[in-house]
Amino acid sequence: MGVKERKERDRQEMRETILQSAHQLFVDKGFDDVSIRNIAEAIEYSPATIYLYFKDKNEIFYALHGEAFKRFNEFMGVLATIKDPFKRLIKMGELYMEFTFKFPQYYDIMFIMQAPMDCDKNSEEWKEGESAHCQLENVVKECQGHNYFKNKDYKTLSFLIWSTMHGMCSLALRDRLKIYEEAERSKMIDKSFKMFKQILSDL
Amino acid sequence: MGVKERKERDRQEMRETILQSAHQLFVDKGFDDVSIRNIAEAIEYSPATIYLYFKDKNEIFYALHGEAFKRFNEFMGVLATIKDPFKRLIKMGELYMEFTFKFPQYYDIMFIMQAPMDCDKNSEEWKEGESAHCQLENVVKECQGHNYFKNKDYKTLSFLIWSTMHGMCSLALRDRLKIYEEAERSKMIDKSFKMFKQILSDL
DNA sequence: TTATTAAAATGAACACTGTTTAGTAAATTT
DNA sequence: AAATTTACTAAACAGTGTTCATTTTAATAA
Repeated sequence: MGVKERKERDRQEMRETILQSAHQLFVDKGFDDVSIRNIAEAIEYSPATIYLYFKDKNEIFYALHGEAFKRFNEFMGVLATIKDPFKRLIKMGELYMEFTFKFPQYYDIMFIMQAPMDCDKNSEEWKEGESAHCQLENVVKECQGHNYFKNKDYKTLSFLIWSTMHGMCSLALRDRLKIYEEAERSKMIDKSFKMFKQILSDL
Repeated sequence: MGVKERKERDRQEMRETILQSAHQLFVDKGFDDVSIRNIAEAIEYSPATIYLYFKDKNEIFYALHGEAFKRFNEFMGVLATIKDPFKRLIKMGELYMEFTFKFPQYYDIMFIMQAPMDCDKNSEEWKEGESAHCQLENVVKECQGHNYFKNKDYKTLSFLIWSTMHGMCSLALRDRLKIYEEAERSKMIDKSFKMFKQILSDL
């Protein structure tokens, strides 16, 4: 009588297969440049089949959104080894940048792309995103226990830090640094991050 | 014998007509949600006609990109009345935010949208963009004459300031503040901008 | 004024897109 | 073996950016 169970497993397996193919394609080409037909071709099913497992392209977006955050959190795993909270915060910024330029398509889906962000706050995907943000707030709060960021609201400061990092990364990713000469352009991010570190340490 | 001249004028006029219709549509619906056919319908010409005046949709993007920066610079016009450079810098930030949320489609095209940014650096459009950035660097430099930002490279700091503003604005615009409760969400931008002002003044 | 030439505008098509639906084939239950 | 449920797909719909052969319009020459 395990038929229903097996069917359910098959269903999840199919969902996984679709997601894996979609994932690979998206990482290679970006969300907008991958069509349902592309995914269908990759898994050797008809396009209509995709719609038996996902409501629409946006639902695939959500799934990959969660996947991206999962990888992001894994990427941040190294932080656990750093005791000093301020050093950990700085390393966090460095990893943030590294992740951005290593996996631009992830970053895009996580923070830049327009998409109906009205997704379920109890979903697995959402929790991965929340966890990432929580880690930032926690490390900032922890810094305050080490005499950093005196008289600053940790939530507000966390958002400000995130904004700064996101600002630098997204401007670079979206090619808005062409106002700078080729030579200084490549150093701009490094220099401003260095200055940012300085500012934070003096805060 | 002014036939050629008139024809050239007609040509420019038609370009303007197309651009004006495109502009209105883009402001209302955003770049991606406006099709060549929409524009064609608005000006009561066939879609193919658009292509006699613009190479492709991207060329229209460039034109609007320039237009957006022009309006941005106009919007920043008030700054001229502010003598104190630091106050001017702060006002600049306030106006930046106001512009962002008043004209989200402009902001999108200026700083967020993916597009081949390999446009002509001598074009009118580009100069408008450069002028905006130049104004920021100038005001930061001027601040240094008033004992602000000691021992800081003004170019790097300018980029850092821009990044912070862009980070806050673009995260808000792209609905990435849903991690915060409804109540605090609306205040988040204000609070973090306030903190940012504080940090800058202590720099 | 008419015929010729040049310019401007377009209808129709191409190759795509996301998505829906009606109908087929296969697996499961009766 | 027949009936029913499930899984899948071909074909279509309405849209996209873009191109091109053809027609309409305007300017020039006879």
